[in-house]
Amino acid sequence: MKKRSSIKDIARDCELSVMTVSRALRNAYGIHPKTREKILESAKRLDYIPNRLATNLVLKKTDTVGIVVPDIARSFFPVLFRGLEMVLNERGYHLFLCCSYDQVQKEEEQVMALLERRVDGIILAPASTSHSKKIIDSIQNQNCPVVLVDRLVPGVEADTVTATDFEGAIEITNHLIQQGFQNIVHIAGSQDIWTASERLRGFTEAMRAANREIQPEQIIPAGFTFEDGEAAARELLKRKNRPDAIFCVNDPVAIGVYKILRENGVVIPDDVALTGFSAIAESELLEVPLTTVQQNAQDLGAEAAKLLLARLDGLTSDQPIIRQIPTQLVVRASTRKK
Amino acid sequence: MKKRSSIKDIARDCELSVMTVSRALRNAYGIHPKTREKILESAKRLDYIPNRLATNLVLKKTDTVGIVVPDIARSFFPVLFRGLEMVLNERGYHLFLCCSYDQVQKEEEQVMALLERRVDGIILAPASTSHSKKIIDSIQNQNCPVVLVDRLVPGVEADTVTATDFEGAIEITNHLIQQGFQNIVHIAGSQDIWTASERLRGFTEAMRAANREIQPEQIIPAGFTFEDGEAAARELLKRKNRPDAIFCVNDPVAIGVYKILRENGVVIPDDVALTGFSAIAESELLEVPLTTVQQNAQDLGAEAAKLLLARLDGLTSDQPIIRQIPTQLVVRASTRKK
DNA sequence: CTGAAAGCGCTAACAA
DNA sequence: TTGTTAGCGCTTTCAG
Repeated sequence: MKKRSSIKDIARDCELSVMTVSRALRNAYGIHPKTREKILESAKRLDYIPNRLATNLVLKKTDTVGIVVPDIARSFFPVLFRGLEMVLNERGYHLFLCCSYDQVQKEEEQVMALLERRVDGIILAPASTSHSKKIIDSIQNQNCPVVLVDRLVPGVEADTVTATDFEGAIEITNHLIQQGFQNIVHIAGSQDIWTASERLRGFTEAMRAANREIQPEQIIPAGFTFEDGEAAARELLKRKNRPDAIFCVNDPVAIGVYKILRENGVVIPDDVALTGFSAIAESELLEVPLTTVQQNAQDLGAEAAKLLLARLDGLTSDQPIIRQIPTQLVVRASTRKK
Repeated sequence: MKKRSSIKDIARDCELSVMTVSRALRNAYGIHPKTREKILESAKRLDYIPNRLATNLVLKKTDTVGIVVPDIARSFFPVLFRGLEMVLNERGYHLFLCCSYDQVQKEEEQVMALLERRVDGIILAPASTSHSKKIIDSIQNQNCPVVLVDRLVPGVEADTVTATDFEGAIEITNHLIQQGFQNIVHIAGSQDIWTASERLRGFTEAMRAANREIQPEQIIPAGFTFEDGEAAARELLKRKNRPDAIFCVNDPVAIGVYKILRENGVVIPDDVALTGFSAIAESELLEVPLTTVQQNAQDLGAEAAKLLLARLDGLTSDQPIIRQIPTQLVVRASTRKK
């Protein structure tokens, strides 16, 4: 089992100093073409691959960025990651991908690991509105640039890219109101997650603006998954006073609701209208395609990456930059009024 | 802008040697409890975060694994990644995620970057059956453990985890034959990708075993995407002699076909039966749910991670280990014979 | 229980 | 154009 060769081995092989080899390999100025050629040949022959750990240690720069998301297997995050990856890789960065699985403690562990590995920057979709601030503070405390994506954390001074969740929720609620639905219910996500609380806020605001009073039972707390949607729908079916429209916090929840309602003979949209939020591919393929709000996950990622690059290049002022990626209402059959 | 503090700063702060601090921080033996306490307090006060670049350089171990997949935003790969992540992170590894976007050259660049960063191992879903061998050779040449996942590369001696694509394709083809379909067509993926060529091989083998001759026009070359499916369906619609069953290389292609056929008034399964392969969530939600072959992407990932861990722990012999994760035929309405 | 010296593989700064 | 010295932040080895 042969050892990996280092710059030193090449130096010995070529009877040159380590420094000359180092320069030649980085093709810096002031190397005789003949010498360079000899060195390159030797490097190839010895299967030399530079050790970036050493370089990074000296240069205090790793060309590495850490990404922390709740769960890469959750719709939306893979596409967001691709947006990040394309922009950052183009500029020579490589990415650590970490998942927090919605746990603040796990999030902190992952961030610590990134900091220990001296990433040049971190892009974070925070696990919690109320508890992630501490973690972000400790990143900034290490002078490590950080940009938040998808979810904002109040009180944190960091570049942030979100979708227009609030406005999107207003728009979709208004759509239901304009369609003439009377008893609109919102199946809400965890209020400790920015996107979910914004969507609820949008719902509330749109209802208020239309002089619709909201009864407590019109807001149903749930989670973000298909299964959460199923559970909420079962709960709804037990009610005597059923809504005529349901606005779900996201598409997976809406699809869970869809499935249970149809299994129980409820006709969409005739008996009840249904919407999701965030336009995953499935929602278009349902027998009754789902009205939803489209967010461009890839743009979100690309924009976050660009903000981070600007920081890394030292182009931006100290002021944090907040960007919003516009959402778009997509009306489909699930909210068609008879 | 304060500098990050190092072990040296703590040593100075505590009036101790660097060595003592290093030991205390790793809570090694032979440190006076009082001393340790003082050091820990100082570390906290100075916001010390160890520099793993330095540690890794000395120890020649980074607790880091590189993952290379064609495209993380492609159905299946996010779940596979989660399988990898859960197993590896549990054991203290952190992951680089790289995408090759099906380009061998890009794949090579990504692998080189991983090697330079001295990852402890690489898990790779190779971009090409014919061209990825060279890259894998260069990984192994650096004594870096590598395990292939999802796609096998003939002639490469490396641990490999795949799904039973060949057997699955036989099974689904047999299902179509048993249902009594006469003119079965296969929409095939790129033959330079292992999974696609295995599925075609399974199709061919099942037909051969049933004494069905295959005409050239029964195999339609295509890609892996929804759009490829749409294009193939348009081509099919032009034919005078239409098939009564279509086996698509994967679910996205099948859904593309589904959409175009329905838009053109073709009834599934009455006019033509349709199958996919690999069971993405959408396929179940279609108005006519899709018959397909289920693969457990998370298991694939977990198994690959375990093989890599075994190598890292030096538990396995030199013999490469090949594992197959069983697939499962899922019969739904899209292949129901009238 | 604590410390000094050497070195991991590389580069910056200065000399020759 | 090339080489020497020093050092990045840590750990191993050997002394005290």
